[in-house]
Amino acid sequence: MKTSVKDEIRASGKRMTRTRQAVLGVLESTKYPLSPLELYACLQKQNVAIDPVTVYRNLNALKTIGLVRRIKLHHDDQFRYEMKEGRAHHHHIRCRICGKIEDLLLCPLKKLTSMIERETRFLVGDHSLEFSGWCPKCQ
Amino acid sequence: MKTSVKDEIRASGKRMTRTRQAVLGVLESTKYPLSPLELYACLQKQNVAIDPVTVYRNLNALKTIGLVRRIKLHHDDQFRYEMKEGRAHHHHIRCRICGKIEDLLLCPLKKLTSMIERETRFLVGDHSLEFSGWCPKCQ
DNA sequence: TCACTTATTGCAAGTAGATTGCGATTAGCA
DNA sequence: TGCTAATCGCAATCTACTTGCAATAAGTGA
Ligand SMILES: [Mn+2]
Ligand SMILES: [Mn+2]
Ligand SMILES: [Zn+2]
Ligand SMILES: [Zn+2]
Repeated sequence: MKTSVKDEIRASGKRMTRTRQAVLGVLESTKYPLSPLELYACLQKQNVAIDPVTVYRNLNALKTIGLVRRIKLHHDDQFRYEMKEGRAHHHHIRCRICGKIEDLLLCPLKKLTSMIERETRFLVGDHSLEFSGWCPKCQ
Repeated sequence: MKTSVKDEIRASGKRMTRTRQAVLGVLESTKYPLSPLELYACLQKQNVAIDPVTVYRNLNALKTIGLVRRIKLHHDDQFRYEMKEGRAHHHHIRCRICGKIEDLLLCPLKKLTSMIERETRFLVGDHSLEFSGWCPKCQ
């Protein structure tokens, strides 16, 4: 785990516990957003003794600090979390069959945002964009 | 309620009951996507005797037939339903304070879709795009 | 019009994911 | 090493939604 991450946790008044370290370890080594229970399953495989509730609480804490991002994908009934660290704003595509999720390192919505603000008089905070379909294996 | 709607329901082997008619009535007269329980509240105001479960089941049935569309908005913990009838593919913006939802009658993603298919080798089925921010009243 | 078939309904119970209460544990610091 | 508050595990709770089942009623057609 990167030192900067540990520093940010300490700076926010939170503590670096074994379980929190394990949660961060999994998040950092996974290339797609994980649900709390998927993350819990990973930890069990690594023989990390942890309660599911603790996974939930840690993810919440890390989200509050701003170290992880929580997302909700269409046609997916769980929240998912991914590290913010080093990953720019991006979107996702998810396979309808096997559930595989991949990053889309692009965002076509800068211009559109100001157009929407003009037309709706809303002030836009953020957006979520996500594709679903069939991955190469499942086609 | 439009006759075409009734026809489609009958054509699918389903029946047009009082409750189903009431559910459709609310959906047709509401300009934003409703959650099952919001819809249930509307019906109670109209003194329609109905069980929440029946609202869920009707929305499911109408979705299966293809008369309504089910959507899930970011930062919103319920599904929402809107009539498909006469409404082209579009997206939404939602106020973070009051929850107001408005249609965005645009979609900038046609070109992007083929680009994504080339780059990821996924076959894209659909996408969801949604903005959140602050509505004029809540700014 | 009326009986028959089966879609639909209300009510109760059950799921799944996530949250909360609380007493026990432990990280970080003096 | 001892103190204190953050964190933990466990059980209970919550919310949105689904399912089982017996009662009801929409549509068909004799
Ligand atoms: Mn990602
Ligand atoms: Mn809409
Ligand atoms: Zn797949
Ligand atoms: Zn608002």
